[in-house]
Amino acid sequence: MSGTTRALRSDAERTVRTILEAAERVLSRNPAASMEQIAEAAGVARTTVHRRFASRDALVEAMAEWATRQFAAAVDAARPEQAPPLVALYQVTANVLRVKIDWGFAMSRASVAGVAGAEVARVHSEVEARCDQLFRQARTTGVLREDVEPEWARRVYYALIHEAAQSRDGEPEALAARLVDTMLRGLGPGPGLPPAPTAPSVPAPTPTAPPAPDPTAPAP
Amino acid sequence: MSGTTRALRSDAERTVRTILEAAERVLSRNPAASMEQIAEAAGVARTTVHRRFASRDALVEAMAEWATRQFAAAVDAARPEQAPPLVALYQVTANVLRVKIDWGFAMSRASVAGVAGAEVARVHSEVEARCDQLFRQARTTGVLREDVEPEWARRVYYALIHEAAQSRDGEPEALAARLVDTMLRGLGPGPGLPPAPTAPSVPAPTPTAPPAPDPTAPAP
DNA sequence: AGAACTTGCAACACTGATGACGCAACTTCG
DNA sequence: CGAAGTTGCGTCATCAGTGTTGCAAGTTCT
Repeated sequence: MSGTTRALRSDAERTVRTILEAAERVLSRNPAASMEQIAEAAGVARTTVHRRFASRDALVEAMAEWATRQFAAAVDAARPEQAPPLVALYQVTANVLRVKIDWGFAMSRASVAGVAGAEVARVHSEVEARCDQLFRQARTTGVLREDVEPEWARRVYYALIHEAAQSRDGEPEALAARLVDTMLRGLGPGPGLPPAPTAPSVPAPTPTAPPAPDPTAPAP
Repeated sequence: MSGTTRALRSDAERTVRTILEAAERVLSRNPAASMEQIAEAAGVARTTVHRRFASRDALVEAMAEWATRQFAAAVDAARPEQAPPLVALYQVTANVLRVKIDWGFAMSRASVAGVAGAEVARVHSEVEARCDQLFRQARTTGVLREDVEPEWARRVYYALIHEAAQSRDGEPEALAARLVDTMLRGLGPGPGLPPAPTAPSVPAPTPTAPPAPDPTAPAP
């Protein structure tokens, strides 16, 4: 890519960082925001943004790359393969939340196929693999049930992380605790009450979907 | 709004419907798609789209309204307040999934504050209220634990619905069953193994967040 | 069949966003 | 201090998407 560009001067570096942060702030509220708005939020002229990032896409790419690096670092720092699964799960969650709270937009862009650059995609799929690995180990350790598809487990995990990051009510550690607790124990009561039937003995859930309403009806 | 417009002719009505469906298909893949692309997907001239929908926003609004009507119908058809909470939960989930699978984009737009029209917003917050009511009842019935914040419970529920709709692997009933099961029991083992500690006895989860990487680094 | 309606096509106007320049003033760094 | 680098500002060029209009050809409905 931008292979051999001489290192930026310190002030320019600061500007780049400021722009990235502003872009995250603005785009997470309105993904269709203009460069102008981003520049304004960064306290910088619009032309400066264009000077640092060749195009809008380049900016988003840079955000994704920046966020991805933090993401990878967050996972690494938790050393998921060194600790027992349950602990690892908790640590990784807390660390990732810390990043995702501040870089939600950039990270979501990074995981959308086709938008991400090769490096970004690589890191994400690598983390995904480590996640699966962690889940497999959690399974053999008995932390995770054996009858759940890994695919679904990861989906649920990612979804909960997304939600927890959105909510922002509390410290990452607290959010992580609640998240892991919810994921493993669910929201139902522990042992003692009738567990939710997997295939509920309900009168074959009537395909209760009503006849399609009329799209042109003037709304009752 | 468009108060007194004479009913459309049958072919026009069909066109409107076709456009709405095409728009959902296209926009769910690429929210920034142009009217042109939507028209093409609908097998219709671009001008026709503009004839039926005054502006892009109007089109999205119409999609939201259309989806919202199906959404409300789906909830109603499940009669959540007539059945025992667990059954109701399952029924509602299955019905809503059926709609959300086909109208994911429109529904997500509908729940974004500010974008939705008054009627759409009203219906959604009404459904939200019924959801909370259902959860409250589930709580007193012992289907839901008492120590979870209702806010978090609803967030988790919505997030799981979103994921289940995304995955699309299976019939709505099967997805609903898995979803409800996951939400209530979690992914951890049932009674028998050490339940996940709410506050894990871990060496105070080191703020393992590493030093911020250099955004301008040429990527190792 | 005939009136009323709908659609495709082609053309046009308009707007907002994007991206590129050059220059003067300022900051960093050796 | 002085060279090199950086930023703000004004300016210009371009372009894609949006939204309109008029008309001929086709469809629906009575």
